[in-house]
Amino acid sequence: MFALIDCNNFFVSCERVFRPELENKPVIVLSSNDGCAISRSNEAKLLGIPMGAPLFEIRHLVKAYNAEVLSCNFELYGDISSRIMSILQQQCEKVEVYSVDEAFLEYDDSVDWQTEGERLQKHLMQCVGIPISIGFGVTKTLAKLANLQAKASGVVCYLDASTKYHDALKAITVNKIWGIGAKLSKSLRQQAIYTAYDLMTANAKDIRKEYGIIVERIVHELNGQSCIPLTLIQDPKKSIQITRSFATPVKDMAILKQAVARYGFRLAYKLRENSQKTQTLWVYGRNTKFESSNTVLHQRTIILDEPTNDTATIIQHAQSAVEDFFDPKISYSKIGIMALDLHDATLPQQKSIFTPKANDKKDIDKVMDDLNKRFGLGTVRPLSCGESIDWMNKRDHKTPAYTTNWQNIVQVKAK
DNA sequence: TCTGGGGTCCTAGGACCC
DNA sequence: TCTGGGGTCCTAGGACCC
Repeated sequence: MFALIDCNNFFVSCERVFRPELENKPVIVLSSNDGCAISRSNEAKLLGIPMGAPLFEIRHLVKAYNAEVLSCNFELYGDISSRIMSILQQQCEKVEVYSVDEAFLEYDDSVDWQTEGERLQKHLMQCVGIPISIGFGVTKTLAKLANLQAKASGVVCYLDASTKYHDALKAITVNKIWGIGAKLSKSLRQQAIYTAYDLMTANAKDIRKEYGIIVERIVHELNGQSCIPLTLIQDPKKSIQITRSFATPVKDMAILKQAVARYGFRLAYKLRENSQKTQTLWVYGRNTKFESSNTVLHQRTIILDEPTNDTATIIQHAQSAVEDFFDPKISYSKIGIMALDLHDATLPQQKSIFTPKANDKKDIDKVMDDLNKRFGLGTVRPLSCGESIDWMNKRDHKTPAYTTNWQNIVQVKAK
């Protein structure tokens, strides 16, 4: 038996932990650059603010109902998330961290799901103050659907393929199923498959022929036959990217180079964090995708002689890629850098015979990482990253990093 | 005026091998 | 008119997830 734990309105709930006065108020958290609503309190959902709505389209609602608008604070959400996951790992032997706000747990069939679910809800609320929904099911896919019901009803739910639950499955539209997105649900509807029950009772072989192995697996999962096991050990990442939109489009190469240096700096740090090195860099810049005519994507792929996670090397390659593709006629609204072809940095590495002997500066990154871990990322950084960050992101409503920065720590006064 | 960021997996087709 | 059989690896693109 699987359980899916999902934090309710996660980013908003994180903010509410430190701002209890936001309870019962409409609250939204915005994406980077204060662009779109990416987390909404129940009150905000009731106002009709859709997921991903651009702020400028919902301003009238925000104003009319005095909704609280917050910039995203991933430092905070990441920290709360890791607290939640480690608490879950104390409570259950088999935990798969599925996303920042979701985890799958695996249980013995003998466990009383209702008691266990309520216990976990209470425990997490007490430890971190985050409300969660829990769905149990005999497969991951069913646990996901049970979670959907749990969120709607406010109680812990359970699903399996027995007739007892057929009515519940008939009430779930096919697009709500984990792995069935917009395209597939449209296509399935054309085949008269409208609900989870319809897909469950469809012929798996025909589905395989028409839609491939992913949808076939979903059919089996809906029938209670587990095809997607719990992954206890996360595979190493296959790609890492850092990409941002600009607050206002950029036509200045110097600024683009500074931006890509920052992203390269963060990228190299992430690689070292994961004990990985990259041998292929992909650097791109593009104009806005909202002017349908003339969308431009400039890109360069750089294959390195040998894998690296060296900050200076990555920044140099990223900047020369930008110099190379830069076109002064283009207003760049977004640039990014991606590391592909990742290698395990702890393994011995084949050196290239064409690369000159590496100069002995490997300690610089280590010293920089140590300082940045202690005092915050960016405390020590390459000069190419620049000093001012004014031009980069709009974050007009940012909340403090309550749990990860000593300057922002919450003070409690006892009378 | 303004529209997020970071990932994964599968498939088809091409190029190549013996 | 007809042109083998069995593989691997790589890439681009599509679809999905949070």
